[in-house]
Amino acid sequence: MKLIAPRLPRGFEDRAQKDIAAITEMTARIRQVYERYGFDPVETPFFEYTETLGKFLPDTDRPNVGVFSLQDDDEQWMSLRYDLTAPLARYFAENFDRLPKPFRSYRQGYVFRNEKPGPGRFRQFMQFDADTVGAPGPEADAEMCMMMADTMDALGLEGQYLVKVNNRKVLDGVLELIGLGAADPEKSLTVLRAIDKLDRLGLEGVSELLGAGRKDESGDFTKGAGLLPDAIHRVLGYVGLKGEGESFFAGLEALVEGSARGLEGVAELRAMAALFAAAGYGADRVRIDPAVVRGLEYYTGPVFEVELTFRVTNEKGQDVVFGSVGGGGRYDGLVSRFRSEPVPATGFSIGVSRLAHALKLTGNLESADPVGPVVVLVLDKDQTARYGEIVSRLRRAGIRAEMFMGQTKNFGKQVAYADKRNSPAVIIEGTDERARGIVQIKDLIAGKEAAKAIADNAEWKAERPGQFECRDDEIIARLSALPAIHAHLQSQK
RNA sequence: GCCGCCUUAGCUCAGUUGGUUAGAGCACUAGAUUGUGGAUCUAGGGGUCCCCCGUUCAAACCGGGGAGGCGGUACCA
Repeated sequence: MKLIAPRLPRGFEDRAQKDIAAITEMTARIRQVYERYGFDPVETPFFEYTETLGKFLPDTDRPNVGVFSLQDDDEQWMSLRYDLTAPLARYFAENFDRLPKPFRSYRQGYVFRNEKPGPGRFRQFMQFDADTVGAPGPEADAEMCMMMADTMDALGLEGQYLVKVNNRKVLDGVLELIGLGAADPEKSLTVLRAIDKLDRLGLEGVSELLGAGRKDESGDFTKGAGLLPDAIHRVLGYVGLKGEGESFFAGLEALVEGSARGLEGVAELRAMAALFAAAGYGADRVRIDPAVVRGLEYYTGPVFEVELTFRVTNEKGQDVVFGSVGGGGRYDGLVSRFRSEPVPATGFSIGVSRLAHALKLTGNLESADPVGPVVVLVLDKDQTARYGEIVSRLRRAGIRAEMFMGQTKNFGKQVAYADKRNSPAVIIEGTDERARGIVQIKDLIAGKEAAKAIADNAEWKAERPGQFECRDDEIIARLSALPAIHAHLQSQK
């Protein structure tokens, strides 16, 4: 029979105990922040009808290649969700009559994208979103930005991130003034993409992309937008605008003077900035940045993203381009696919998997090995009922415990198993002990410590470091007194 | 999609101008010790040298094609 190579599909990850513990811890902290802000949980399924996600290819009845899709038994196209926003829009529209408006909710879960994976980019990854549906004002947008900042703080990243805020209307205004926008959607997209790359390419790179095009280090040539020098100059002036306060906004206004939409965007940014300042969120945490574009489709007003300000290096020591770990914005049009009345909405998403990947690479996600169960050794195969009784007693007392169930009768192998599980202790009851009404408790942690002084194996065995005996009715009390078990019992309360 | 680097044991990697039976460290298994983890010592298992085609008396090594991995770039709801 031909064996099958066990292999993980690319872009997917297995998660073992430590990874799961880290993700659990991260999501608990995120959840705490969102709940403090007054958001409630909602969960939707992995699958939606493809039309719900709006991901059919234009002019065909096939779903977009970027989504994992299948047809169910009545030939309807279904897709794995590729974000948590489209499902929320469906949920809100479907339950419109009974939901409070504004509707403030959060959701956490895996999403799927059928794309080429990269560093920190997976085909299945976790997002943690919060959205406010039915609140039109900049207060809701500003709240999202501040909550993002608080979330990063809660994850222990104070001073190591920046929430950057912009407004699509301002971008639209700039495009309008160089004669693009609705007049030439294709070229407008190219310009927006170029702006989005300011971080990586700097002003010169962006300038090339706005003009003829750019050849990058890897030898790939990207065709530019073909703007005239005058227009390039104007866009660069906009993109390079920095600072804060009145002079900054006045500068922005001057740049979009003549575009009503642009000015509206600046006014919204002003309002948000005032809210940040009043709430005590300085430019070291939340900052207006004209180069923020975010995805190209559904955002209609404020957009924001959070990025890490420290360097990330992978296992091979290569510097890795990491990009943002979260983002969002206002999407007033998304619910209107389901309902005719206008429904304003704003929200953001934290890329939990991406963030976890970055933190893992930088060593910020390290945690101690979790403490394993107490292992009751099986010395006499005909006494498993007796050993099982001890295990049950430990479990009732809240102590993680198990009977050894492997194939070996070898005593040493059983202890080695417990050691590998990082068990705090094993319980030993052989014929002698049973006759005397006692058991041996071997404290593996203390034993490990004591063993450092012993080099000789014979001595090590004779010494039995960490081992003591106790009466059967003292087992719980003696085990509970061991530091590792004591700590675990405390944490359960 | 495009560009670069990479692919030999479970992992990290050596491998002489192309020359017999392809190696090391770690890990794993067993024994020294049939009732005691670690350390030490001894032994052992484990390989389609990524795949296919070609050159050659002879290919892990040379040539061509392909696949996979990593990174960059493009795209990204």
